[in-house]
Amino acid sequence: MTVELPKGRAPSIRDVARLSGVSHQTVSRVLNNHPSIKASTKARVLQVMEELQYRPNRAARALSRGRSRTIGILSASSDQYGPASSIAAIQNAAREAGYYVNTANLASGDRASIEEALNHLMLQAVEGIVVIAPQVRVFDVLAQLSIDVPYVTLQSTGRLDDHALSVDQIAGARLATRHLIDLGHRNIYHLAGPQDWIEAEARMRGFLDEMGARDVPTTAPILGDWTADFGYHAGRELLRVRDFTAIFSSNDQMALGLIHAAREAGLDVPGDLSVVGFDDIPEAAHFWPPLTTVRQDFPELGRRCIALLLRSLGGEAEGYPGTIVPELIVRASTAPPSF
Amino acid sequence: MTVELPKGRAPSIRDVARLSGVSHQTVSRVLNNHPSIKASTKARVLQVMEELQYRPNRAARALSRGRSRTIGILSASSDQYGPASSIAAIQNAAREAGYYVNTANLASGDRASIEEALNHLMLQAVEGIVVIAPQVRVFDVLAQLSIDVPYVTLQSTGRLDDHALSVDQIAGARLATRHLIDLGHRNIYHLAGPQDWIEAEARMRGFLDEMGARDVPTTAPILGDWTADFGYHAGRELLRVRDFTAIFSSNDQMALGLIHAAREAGLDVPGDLSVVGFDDIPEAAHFWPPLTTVRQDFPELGRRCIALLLRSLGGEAEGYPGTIVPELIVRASTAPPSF
DNA sequence: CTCACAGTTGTGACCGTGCACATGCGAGCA
DNA sequence: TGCTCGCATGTGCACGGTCACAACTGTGAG
Repeated sequence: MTVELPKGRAPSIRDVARLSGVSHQTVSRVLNNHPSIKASTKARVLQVMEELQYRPNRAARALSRGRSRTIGILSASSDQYGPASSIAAIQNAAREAGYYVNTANLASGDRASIEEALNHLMLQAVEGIVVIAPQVRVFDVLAQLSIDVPYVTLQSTGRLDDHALSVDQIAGARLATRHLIDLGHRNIYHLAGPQDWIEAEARMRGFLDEMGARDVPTTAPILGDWTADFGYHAGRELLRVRDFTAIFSSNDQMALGLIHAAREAGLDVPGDLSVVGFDDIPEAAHFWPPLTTVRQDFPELGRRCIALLLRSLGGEAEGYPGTIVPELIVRASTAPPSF
Repeated sequence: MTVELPKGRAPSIRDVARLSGVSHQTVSRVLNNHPSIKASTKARVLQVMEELQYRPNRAARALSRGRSRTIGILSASSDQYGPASSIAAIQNAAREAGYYVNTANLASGDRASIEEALNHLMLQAVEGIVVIAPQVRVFDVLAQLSIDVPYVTLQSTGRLDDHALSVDQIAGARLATRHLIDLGHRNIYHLAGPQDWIEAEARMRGFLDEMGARDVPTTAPILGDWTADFGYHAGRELLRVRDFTAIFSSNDQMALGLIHAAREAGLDVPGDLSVVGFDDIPEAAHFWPPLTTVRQDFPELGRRCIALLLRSLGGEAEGYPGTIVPELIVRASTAPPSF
C-alpha cells in the first residue's frame, strides 16, 4: 500500500496529480479553493497531499503569479520596546493576512545604510514597505531610487493621507501634557525624540498644541535619541538651571534616564519634579517611582498598519475605523508642583 | 539614445541580454561572477543592467536553484530586549552573508501555536531555523512534524553539539553568583527563567554549579517568566520570609520587579538586599539603584549564530573560534550583606 | 599541420505553479 | 432533436532564472 514517492526532491503539484489521478491544474485549483471542484475530487487530492506531506513551493508560486506576498519592514532601533513591539505586531497581523514579512535593520542613519537596506528589501520583491525609522531621510532615498512600492508609516502627523496610519500620537501627547497642566504645572519641558522620526514630531506637536491651547508659555523642546542614556545626560544638563517643575518625555526610556539624573541631583520625583513618559513599556510600572505614561495599543497598531498597506496593494478595503486614541496611565511619577 | 524598455513588467535577464547583444546565459554568468567572462563583456552587461535598473528576480532564482537563501527565526517574547537584540543581530549577520530572514512570532507557548509558526516558516522554504523560544517544546514539534531543516539555538548548555551556539551562559551565571559569594553572601536565591528556555536552564545550572563549587548551600530556584511583573510578585512573596540577603535574577526585567517589591517592603537595595541581573539592557544603568548585571555581546552572538547555521547548510566553515564569555558589570545594586 | 585544451559564449531544457483557453458532459429549453 | 449554458476538468505555455551541454576561438605542443 505504499505510494510511489519522488526520490530526491520534494513532491510537486504534479506528483499529487499523478497519484490522485487528476491533472496538475485540478490540484492547483484545490490549493486555491476554486469554487467548481467536485467535493469528492477535492477530498481525494487533499488526502494525497497529506500522505505526501506536500507543501506548495512559494518561489514557484511567486514566480508564476508575479507577486511575492511579502512585505518589508524597514526598522531602526529594533531592540527598543516601541519599535520591537510594532514589528512583532506587524508580523503577526501580516501572517494572519497570509503575507510574509522581511525585516531590514538600519545599521546607521546615514544615506548609504538606508539605501542598502532598501535594496535588500527590493531584492526580495516586497510588495509594500512599513517604515519604523527616521522617516524623512528614508522617504528621500525612496524617492531618489525611484522605487514605487506602496509604503506605510506607523504614525500619523494628524492629517490622514494614504501613507500614514491613524494612530493619534498627537492626542496621546496632549493627554500627557494636559495631565501636567491640570496638576498645576506651568513650567514644563518636553524631551522629544529625533526630529526626523514622525512619531517624535507628532508627540512634539501634541505637546505644543496643548500648551498653546491652555496658554501656558513654552520653551523649545530638547531633541533626544530615544535612549535612557540621553535622558540621563539631558537631565543633568537641565537640572543645573532648574527652571521647570515637570517634564514630558517622548518615550519611557528617556524618562527613566531623566529620573536617574534627578535623583542624583538630590531631587524627589514627583515631589520636586513630575515626569511623564510615552509607550508604557512593561517595565514602566516597576520604575521608581512607577511611571505615569501614555499607553499605545501595539497589536491594534500592527493590525491597522497591515490593513492600510493591503488596501494600498489593492486588496480588500476591510473595515477601517477611526483613530486609535492612546490612553494615559497615571502612576506615581507625577504630582502637583511643590512651590 | 533611449533604450527599448519592456513595457509592463520588470526587466528580465533576457531584456538585458538583448540590449547588450549577448545571450541570457552570459548575463546570468555576469550576475554570478563566473570566472571566464571577458572584462569588456562584463562591463557592457553591467552597464545595461544599470540603465534598465535591472534587479534579479529572487523567486525565479530560488525556483531554479532549489534554494531559497532564507533562514527562519522562531521567536517568542520578541518585544523584550534580549530576544529583540538577538533577532536584530541575526538579521544583520544574515544579510551580510547574503541570506534573507523571516521571523515567526509565537502567539503563545502551546503546541498549536508552535506548529502554526513552524508551518509558516516551512512554507517559506527556509533553509535553516534559529530558535529563540521555549526550545524544548519547539524541538518536540520539529521532530513530530518530521521537519528536517538544520536548526540552531542561541544558547549553549555547555557541551558543544551541532545545534547549540557556544555562548557560555553558564560562565556568565557563575560570574554573577561568584560576585555575590565573594561579597560575603551565603543565602542567595535564584530567580530563573521559564524552564524550557535553554538559556534559562543554562543560567540556572551556572548558578547551581558555582554555589556547589563554593560549598554554599542552596535552595531551589524560582521559575519565572522573564517579566518585571513576575519579578515584582515573586519578590513580594519571597520578602514575607526574608531568609536571604541576595538574589541572582535570570534577566534584568525580573530584577527590576524584584527591586520594586523590595523598596515597597521598606528594604534598601543594596543595603538590605543585593540584586544581580542578566543581559545588561540599556536601561539597567539607569535603574535605581543602577543594576549590577551580566553583559552579553549580542551582535557577536548573531554573527556566530549565522556562522554556525551556514556551516550546517554546508557552506564555508569559516573561522569559528571558542566561546563568547559574558562580562560582569558591577554597578550599585550589590554590596556586602549587612548583618 | 593537427590535435588537445582552456577560455568564452550560446542553445535548449527545466524548476513548480498559475493562467488562458479548450474540452467533455449533463441539464434545460424551444 | 438540436442548441445553449454552466460545471468540472484537462492541455500547454509563461514566469525568470540556472544548469548541462555544445560550439567556437585561439594557442601551444607534438
